[in-house]
Amino acid sequence: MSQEMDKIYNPKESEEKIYQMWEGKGYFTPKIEKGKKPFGKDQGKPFTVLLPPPNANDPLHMGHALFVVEDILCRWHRMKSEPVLFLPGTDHAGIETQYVFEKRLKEQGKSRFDFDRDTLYRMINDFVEQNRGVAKIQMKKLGFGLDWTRERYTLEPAILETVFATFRKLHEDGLIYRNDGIVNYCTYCGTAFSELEVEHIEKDDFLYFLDYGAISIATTRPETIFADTAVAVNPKDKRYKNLIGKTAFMPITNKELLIIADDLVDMEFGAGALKITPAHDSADFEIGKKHELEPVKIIDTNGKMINVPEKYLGLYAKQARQAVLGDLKAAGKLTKTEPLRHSVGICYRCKNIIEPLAMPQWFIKIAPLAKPALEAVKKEKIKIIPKRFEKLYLQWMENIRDWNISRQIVWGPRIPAWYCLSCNPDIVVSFVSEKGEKVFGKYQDIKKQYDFAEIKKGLQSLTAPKDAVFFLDETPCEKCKSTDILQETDTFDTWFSSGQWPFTTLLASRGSNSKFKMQSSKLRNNLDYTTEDFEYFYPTSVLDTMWDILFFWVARMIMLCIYVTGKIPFEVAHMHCRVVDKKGQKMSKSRGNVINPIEMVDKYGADALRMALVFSSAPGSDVCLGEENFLAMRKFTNKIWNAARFVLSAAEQNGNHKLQTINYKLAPQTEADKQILKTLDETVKEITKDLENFYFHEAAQKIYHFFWHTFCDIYIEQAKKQIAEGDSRQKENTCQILLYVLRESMKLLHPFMPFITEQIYQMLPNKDAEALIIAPWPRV
RNA sequence: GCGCGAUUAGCUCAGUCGGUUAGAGCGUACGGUUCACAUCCGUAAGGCCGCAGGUUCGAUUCCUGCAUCGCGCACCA
Repeated sequence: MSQEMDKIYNPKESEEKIYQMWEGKGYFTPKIEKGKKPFGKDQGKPFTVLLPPPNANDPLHMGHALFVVEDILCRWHRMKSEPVLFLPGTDHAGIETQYVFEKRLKEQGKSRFDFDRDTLYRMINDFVEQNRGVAKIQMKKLGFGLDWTRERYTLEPAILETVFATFRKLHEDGLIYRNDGIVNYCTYCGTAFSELEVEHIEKDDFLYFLDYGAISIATTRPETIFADTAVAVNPKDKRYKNLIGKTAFMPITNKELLIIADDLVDMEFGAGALKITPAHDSADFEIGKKHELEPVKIIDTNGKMINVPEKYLGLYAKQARQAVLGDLKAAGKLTKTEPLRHSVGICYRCKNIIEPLAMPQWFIKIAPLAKPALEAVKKEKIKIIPKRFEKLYLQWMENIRDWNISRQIVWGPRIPAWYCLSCNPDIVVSFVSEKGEKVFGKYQDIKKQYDFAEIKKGLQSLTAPKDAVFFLDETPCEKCKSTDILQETDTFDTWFSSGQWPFTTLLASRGSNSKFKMQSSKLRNNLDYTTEDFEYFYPTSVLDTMWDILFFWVARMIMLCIYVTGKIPFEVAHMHCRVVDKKGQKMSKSRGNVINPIEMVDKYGADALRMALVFSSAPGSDVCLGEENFLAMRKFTNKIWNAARFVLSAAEQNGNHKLQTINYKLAPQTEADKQILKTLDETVKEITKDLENFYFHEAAQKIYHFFWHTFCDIYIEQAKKQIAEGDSRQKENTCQILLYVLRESMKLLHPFMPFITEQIYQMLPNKDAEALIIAPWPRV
């Protein structure tokens, strides 16, 4: 045996073969024994983990490699002979993917507006399909023990059916509404966002004081004066008390504006008087609503000026600001300019400034969903680790706001709502005509020129008024029987579907209705919520992810899963650390400090990569990684390999033929014998406890230290003497202890470094299972 | 503005009920081995555990304040 072992461990040669062996033998696919209750006596409760689905269009980055935490848990539980399901999948990642794709379009000198939505959707789909397999191969390379027979994708019909059914249920429960408020719109990404996708940054700007006739106001956005519908002061403000109800005049246009009073106005700030621009500011919108002011829109979804004096028409808001300022100055209406540092909202994706726009969006009334989700964590039905994230979660949940789930992009499941054009003639459509022109306008204005079929075929988007009547089925209009109906063009926020991942995946095993099509179809009314997988594996055991998506994903999952299934989605939410570079900086392409996990696997082996990741990473913090970390762990793999090489050759030379039994009774003879067995027992105890407590880094460090310094440096050195100097009984006994400690060490190490440990285990004469992956976890 | 973290060796980080001599990886210096180990082993240097108070027999650990950095939340035009 030892003659076959090279002096150095070569991961490349063994890793792929071993993975194929595991997968081929079905170790990743748990057995559900029919007739036995999952919690029954004969079978332990299954251990279930869902892999947070990576973006389907993207290769893995170092962050994904940290899912090794889940693999460690799964492998450990599998060795404790529990049925284990570790379920893989990928996410269509709506805005992220479309953003990447649009960049490619731009490189070709094109934009999304050159295509009708069906064509664009197909193009993105093709792009994603080309890349979708990459992540799968990579996850196998990392050694993740995933059940590939249950692989899922957020856009597969069996998943979408359930997602749409949830939407229908929400609607039936009165929890879906279309708003008429201000939404966070990114004119660069071309879509509205929920408040979570808005980041706030401090920005140095100017506060401009403008002469409004009877009163002077202060604003940072002079270009929006044309959208003013009033001027507001605080009712308690003595300076302006006598002006309330009087008239102010908008500079440049001289439009009359009523001076109103509202508590929201801060007397201390600026001039203590505020111009009210309901269509382009959320606070103004609220004030406007109270005072029944009709919003005037002057910025469109491209960020360009509309409904303004001709000279500003079509300018971007930023350009318009300079132009308007110049004219205000010339007219003597700009009385003062002060520097101002304030916070502005920017798009988390493209970092451009968010434009608050008044436009209808689909919202979920979230309070009824948040309440049980809050309780679940408060009552510790769900534990969030580390604990401090629990505080964050509770804080956010207690102040949660309704969730905008509609996005004006094509890449994603289209919201299953249909409008009758005859009943909603005010619907605005934009489409590409058969001649290839881009047409935009109210349906009632353009229907004479273009017939319905042409509009439907070239449709890019539609904007329905807030109160538009819609149906949840693609059927002729219930009212007027018209067949001129169009589906909503908004798509779901990606998190709306990934927020349902724990049950959509487990329900998907029922298959899907063959008539079901992805983009437009009826919802199935009576979905089967009783699949074997769902009954057996739900709720799942542990969810592990990075803390940056605690609200985006974890919180939404808890809410949606409890709402739909009545049960919590997982018992533990574990937040793993963030991978940063050697200097503590976030890894990003633009910084050029990205370490590709697959390159590291090729260079140092998957085991070294995995061990390096968990070795120095406390949960919820940052782990700084440089190549030296992987190098250090490759040295460790080599150490393991050579220790095994020594033990096996020593055993062989000292009566291997006698060592075939696994039941050899260990009889420690020397002090060293006693010590190593005692320390092994202690290590087993500690590591088991660490794993129970999610102290992965502690466990990793302990097994590292035990193997290298206690076993190799001390015991093996001692064993050499015992073999050289002892009698035949001691020789044999020493070899037995060496083999035993090696075997148990391989077990302890296996969750962390699965490949090399399995490889060595297969060579052992004292195996106690056909493969290490299913060998019994050491007990004390 | 409110809240949450962090501050420990030259660097990057651990340190789970308060308890003897505060640890690891990498780096540095010296010695050894080359018949398990593209290496490995041994030894060493290096720490006011951010600062100031408090509780305690005893504080890196618990409490208060401060400083610096990071993050989350927040409609100040």
